[in-house]
This record gives sequence, C-alpha cells and structure tokens, in this order.
Amino acid sequence: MIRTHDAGTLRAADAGSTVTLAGWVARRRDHGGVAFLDLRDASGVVQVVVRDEVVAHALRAEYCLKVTGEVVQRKEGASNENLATGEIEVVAADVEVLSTSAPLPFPIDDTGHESGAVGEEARLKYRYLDLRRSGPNHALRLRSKVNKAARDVLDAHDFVEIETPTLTRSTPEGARDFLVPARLRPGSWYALPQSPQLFKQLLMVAGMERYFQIARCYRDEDFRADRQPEFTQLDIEMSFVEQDDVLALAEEVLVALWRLVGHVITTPIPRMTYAEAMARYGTDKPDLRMGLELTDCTAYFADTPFRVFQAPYVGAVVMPGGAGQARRQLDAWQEWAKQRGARGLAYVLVQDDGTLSGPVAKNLRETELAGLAAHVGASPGDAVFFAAGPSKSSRALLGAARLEIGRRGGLIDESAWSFLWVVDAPLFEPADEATAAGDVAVGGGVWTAVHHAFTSPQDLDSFDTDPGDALAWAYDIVCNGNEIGGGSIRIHRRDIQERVFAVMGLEPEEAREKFGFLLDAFAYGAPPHGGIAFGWDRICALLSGSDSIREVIAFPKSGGGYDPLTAAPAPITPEQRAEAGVDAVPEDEEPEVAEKPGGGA
RNA sequence: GGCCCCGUAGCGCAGUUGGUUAGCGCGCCGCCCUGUCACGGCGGAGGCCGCGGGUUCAAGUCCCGUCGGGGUCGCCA
Repeated sequence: MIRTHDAGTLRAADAGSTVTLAGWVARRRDHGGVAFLDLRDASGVVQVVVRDEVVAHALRAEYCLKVTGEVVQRKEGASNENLATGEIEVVAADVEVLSTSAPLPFPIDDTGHESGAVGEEARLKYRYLDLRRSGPNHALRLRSKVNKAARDVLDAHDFVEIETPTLTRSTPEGARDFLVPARLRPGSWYALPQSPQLFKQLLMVAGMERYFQIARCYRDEDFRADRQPEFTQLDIEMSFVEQDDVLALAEEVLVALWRLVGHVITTPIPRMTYAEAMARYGTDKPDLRMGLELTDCTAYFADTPFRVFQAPYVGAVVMPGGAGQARRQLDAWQEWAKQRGARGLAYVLVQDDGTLSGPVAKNLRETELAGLAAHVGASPGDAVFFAAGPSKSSRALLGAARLEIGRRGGLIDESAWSFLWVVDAPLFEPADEATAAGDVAVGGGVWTAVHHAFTSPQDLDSFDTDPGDALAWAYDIVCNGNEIGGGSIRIHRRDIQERVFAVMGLEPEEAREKFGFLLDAFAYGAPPHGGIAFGWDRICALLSGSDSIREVIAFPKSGGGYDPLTAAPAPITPEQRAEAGVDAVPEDEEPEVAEKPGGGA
C-alpha cells in the first residue's frame, strides 16, 4: 500500500510515530509560512501541517496527495473538538502530488454551512465527485452494509444465492418491457426481466428450496422520485412454506437491517387486512406514524336529501383545528382535490360553540347535523372533509387528504418507524377501469390479478365462481406509508393455475405462449412455495434518511431515463443498427391476436 | 399523456408595475499573511439571462412555441 495509516484513525496515542497518508485535499488554509491541509481519505480527515511554502502554495482543493510526516500532539487550545483526529496533526516531511485536480464544478467539502445546496443535475453529471461528499458517500457505504446484513440472515437459514438471466423473455409483471434485439435471430427480441419471478419459481421446482438474489429489475415506465428504469429487489423464494413462514423470515431480515441504524423493530410486526386498511386509511399502505382514521358515513347519510351524499360510499376525515382556516385555505383544499382528479372536497366546520357551518352544512337536515361531529369524532374547532362516490376512489381521496392533513399539521412523528403487514389482499380486481373505480354494477367483465397471475387463492373451491370476493395469500410490508416489499404464496398445481388464467380471460394457447415453460415445470412435482421481494432501493433510502432512491444508487438516471454522466441512451451507428437486427421484418407475419391483459399488476 | 413549479457567472441565488452599465454569496485566478480549522486581507477574471419567435421606442422581466430539470396525477408492485 502507498499509505501506512488511514487518516481518520489517527489518535493521540499515535503521537510520535511517522506515518504515510494518501488522500485528497479537502481544505487548505495557507498562512504564508505555514499551511494547514485537511487531508481526507475513506476513513476520515486529519490536519496536515506544511511548513514548506513552495510546496503548500501550489496545492489546491481535491489534489490527490501522498504525505509522510510525524504525528504530533496539538498544543493546548489548538485542538479541534469537531474532528475525531482533532487532538493531533501530521507535520509533513514530504508531500507528493499523486494527481492534480481541475477547479471543481461544485464544492465537495461539506464542513461549511453552505454545503449540500447543489442541484441534482450537476451532481449526477459529476456523480464521481458528488460521491466524494460525505452524505452521498455514506449512503452507498450504508447500502453495502444493508446487503451484507441481509446475506448474513439468509445464509444462516441455508439460503442459496442464485443469479438469474437478464436477457430473457418478458415476465408477467404487467409493465412495459425493455427490449434487446437478438442479432442471431433477426426479428426476435430479448426482454429485460421486470423481476426474476418465473425463474425463482423454476428454482423451487429445481429443488433449491431456499433461494435469494439481490436482483436488478427493469421496467420501461414513466419515472418518479422513487422510480428508476432499473432498480433492485431482494428477491426471496422458499419451498414447503405457508404465509406465516415467509413473514417470519422477512421480519428477521428487516430486524437485521434496521439494527444497522440503531432501531429495534418489535416483532411480530402487526398485521392488518387489506379490507381494513382501505376502510380505515383509504390506502393499502397506511402510514401509522399518525392517528386520524377515515369514518364511514354511508349508513349515516343513507336517507339524506343532500344529492351529493346520495352515493355508494360517503366517508369523512377530520382535520384537527381545521375550522380556523381562512376561506382561501379552504378553497385551496378544493384545488388540491381537483388536482387529484376529484370534483372537490366537501367540508363542514365545527365551530367553537359546536354548531356546524360551511356550504355543506346548509344542505344537511337538523338531525344529520346534530350527531355528525360525534359520528366522525370531530371536536369544536375541527374541520371535517367528506368524499362521496365510488368507494375506492373516494377512500383514496380521503386517504390522501389524511396524509396531507398530517403533513400540514405536523401530526406525523418523523422520528418513528412504523411497520405493518397488509394481508389478505384480493386475488382479482376488475380489469375495466370504470368498474375498478367502484362504479356500481360489476357484471361479468374480465378480471385481472391484483398481485400477479401465480398468486394462490385462499379458497381453492370458490375463487373462480366468486372472483370479486376471492382473497389471495398475498402480503405487503409497509414502512412509514411506503410499500417496501410484497409477496405471495404461489400456485403450484397446474389445474389451479389454469383456472386462474381462465378467470383472467387468458386463453390456454396464450398462457402456453407466454409461460408454457412454467406450466411444463409444474407438471413434475412442483413443491408448494412462496416468497417475497423487497424494494431494496426504497429500503436503503429510508435507512439513510434520503427522500429519493437516487441517493442510494451509485449512478442513477434522471427524468426520462437519461443518464447525465454517460449521456445514455445514445444513438447507434448505421452499422450497429444493421448488425443488431433492429429493423428485421418478420418473415412469417402471424395474424394479430387481440390484446389481452396478460399479467397482473 | 394531464396539471403545477423552475432554467440568470463554475455552484447556490436576487433582479421592483418592462427602462439605461444584470447584481450578491461561495468558488476560481494573482499578490500578501507562521497556528488556522467555514482562516484572514487586497486586487482581478468570469454572463447567448436554456433555445426560437412575437409584442414594444425599449424584454432577464410580458405573450406563444420548444428543449431540459423537479414535483404530482395517470401509468407502474
């Protein structure tokens, strides 16, 4: 090694020893006759004293140096308590510039208070410099520890880490595939996997019994702060298990991860059914760091003369102290609701004397007004927001309002970690959008899988006679209102699988075409199996306190899937184009099959 | 794809109801400085105000379009 010691590890006990350090100039304070360098390496920072003016004067920020010198105790009053190495300094006998640095596009040293305020575009273009900064640097180091912690848990349970193909056939997750032309078969294309779903099931048939993989997944959808075209899952699958077995293992993994940030997760993690989550919180991923629940008012307003509340569902959420809002603020809530595609957000204000006011109150009967505050749990000074209409969309609006109320009112305990299993998810949902939104008559439309097409029904007898009420052995793990993982017990019997396909309106030929190899595999003694996949980027972001998963990805893409660093995607040459077979015209044009919803969500 | 916000010096930002030479902080360059640690002092360089068009005597500022970024809904486990 070029160095004998790591800069950040030097302590008073090292005084007197001669060391050779290697690192970067984080900061330079040149006093003419003497200069101080903050030398930074992966371990931390130490102050280097350079008395040779000529040497010191030429040094600049982020020069890469090799420094040999003696560790000396700092004089009384000259130590720096903000530095782990602050009691000592290294008096340079020799300074060698290993590499100079051009002027920086943005500040790297973040000891100053003006640090951190760098635009994401600049950061991503110079990500290699961004990662020298302490925050981003630590985020990646934490991610490495997260990987190891998970591997340790799984290894202790004899899991086998197996890599699955990234050049494959489309997997049935329901998103758009990234496609790769196959040069040797012009006109045919690989798909990048949306998840290793089918492969891990094949590995169960293969007798691996316990599989995991930190797997890269690819989905060609529009991006968000918490979405990247390529992202990572901790993918797990186990044979001969029931739901409780998978949840128990998953909890063990989560406990190990949060231990890294000094938090002890209490197990077992509480469970809530999907139906209960929707009813009480209007979402399948409730944030339980705050109270406030939705109140169902459908029965309460069953005979109301108010047209708006004559709906299949009427619900409410209380905003504590909301009655004091100015008219303009109440109008802003209407705008907020419209932005989310709702017609508006009806409200009633509970005045200090207990009387109800607001535009809606005028439309309600005396008897309705009398018991309303008690019914929804509102106190004098509160505002009550209502949504009426199809239950799914109305609950979603109230659920979003609940979170917004929490954010604006500071009701969310930011220091808390709230974990929750949401279980008993429905197996199917109506494929048609109008019916999915909750409009009354459902009819005999086509159904689509809520989780994915291989999720096992809980009741193997009735699921296809009553698809709308069928529950699945499917579960999501929710942390602070984020879905950080989900999985299911799979179907291992071919006859059940075919019946599920039938409910979804998937023709046998089409099923064969898409995943015939899986159905074939199931013909050879497929074991009962199930698993879970964790959203690894989101989990790392939560653990590192980042708002965006970009912070925990070494080289993330910006909006539109663009990589500001490499400028990918990039045009290809005509030669590449010809060779890749991108423009190949299929010789035997098959007749177009009508578009069918193939996989679940 | 819809809606909202933002593009001004290397970075972060200000720029009034349109008005003359576009500013501030940090950084950068030069000189000075022997105990600083967000060192300090003096001096200096650096701008296609994202791009294109329009309105106007006059546009960083107003209008239209476009590109890029961020957010959100749709989409997406």
